[in-house]
Amino acid sequence: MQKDEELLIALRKVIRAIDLRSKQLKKDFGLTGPQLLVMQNIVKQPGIMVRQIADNITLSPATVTSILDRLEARELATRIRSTDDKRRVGVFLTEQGKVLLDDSPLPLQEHFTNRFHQLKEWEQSQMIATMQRLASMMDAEKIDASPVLEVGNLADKP
Amino acid sequence: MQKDEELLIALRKVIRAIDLRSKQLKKDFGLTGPQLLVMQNIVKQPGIMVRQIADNITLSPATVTSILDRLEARELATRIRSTDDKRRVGVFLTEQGKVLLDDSPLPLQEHFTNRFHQLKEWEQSQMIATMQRLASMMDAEKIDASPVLEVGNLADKP
DNA sequence: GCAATATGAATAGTATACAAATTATATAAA
DNA sequence: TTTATATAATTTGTATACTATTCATATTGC
Repeated sequence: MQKDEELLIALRKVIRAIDLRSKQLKKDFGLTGPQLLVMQNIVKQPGIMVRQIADNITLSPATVTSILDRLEARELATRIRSTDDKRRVGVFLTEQGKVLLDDSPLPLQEHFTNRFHQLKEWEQSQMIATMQRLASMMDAEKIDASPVLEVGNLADKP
Repeated sequence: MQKDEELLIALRKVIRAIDLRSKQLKKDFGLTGPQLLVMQNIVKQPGIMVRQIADNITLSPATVTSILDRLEARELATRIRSTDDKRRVGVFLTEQGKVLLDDSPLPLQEHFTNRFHQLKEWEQSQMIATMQRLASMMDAEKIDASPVLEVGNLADKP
């Protein structure tokens, strides 16, 4: 098997594990992983804007909007439009939301975090560094948005 | 910031990059990443069963079913129920499907694969090993399904 | 042989997640 | 001032992705 295929498979497993964890959270506790992340962001900075949340957890604003819809429907969060600049929407937790968040588990499986913390300091750092490197390698396409010559381009020139 | 938080954020970036790549694939080429993976699996083993595809790419059979629905609707793949055991469904590519797959790009951004291949051999291996380790650390919950004593348990004993 | 169980795939229902388009508002430019 | 552009959030439409359930078919036990 090719190396990049191996990498892709390992990545898919990790993604799946995170997703399964999210489903389990929902079952045991009533909030999915992304919902939990959003709420944690709100509590850290009450009145935070939608865009800011999206940036913080690497999601699009559209996705955050739909997550907030659900949180608001369950009265765990509220949206208050700014009177100063009416485009802006500040997000807050309700009392209920704060209570629920108080005994919230970790977004990642506790087993995992335990294991992770059992690793030696340098191993943890190295794991993070590898992930960050991977992320930046994958992200790079957006920065150097392929100013690559197509095969035909040269021939087209006079 | 805590280390596991850092890790989670890096992970989310990678997940997002993969998802964005999938969307771009769809736009440029007409197939999403998962659809491409499914088709690659079919061409490698014509008549493959749904379950097998799901296992190969780490998805649930339900998800593969819905991907196949789309591929079949576009006449890129066909399902043929086995006459021997009528529960089984074999999956094949149509001629159209084969043609399309022939000039299919890589599931991961070519930029990324180029960069990846530019890494030294040991760096590639090390990156894969780290991902696999992460995957197994996350997956572990399923195996050793928390036979952990709760705080209360000991006190409960006579 | 026939009931109980197991297996393979499909269906129903929910939640992410995105791009593209839309709405509303604010700021800059003419 | 009015037009153009930019920004913030939402809406629309599509595609994953899961669990739980259901349907059809096989296999096993009695």
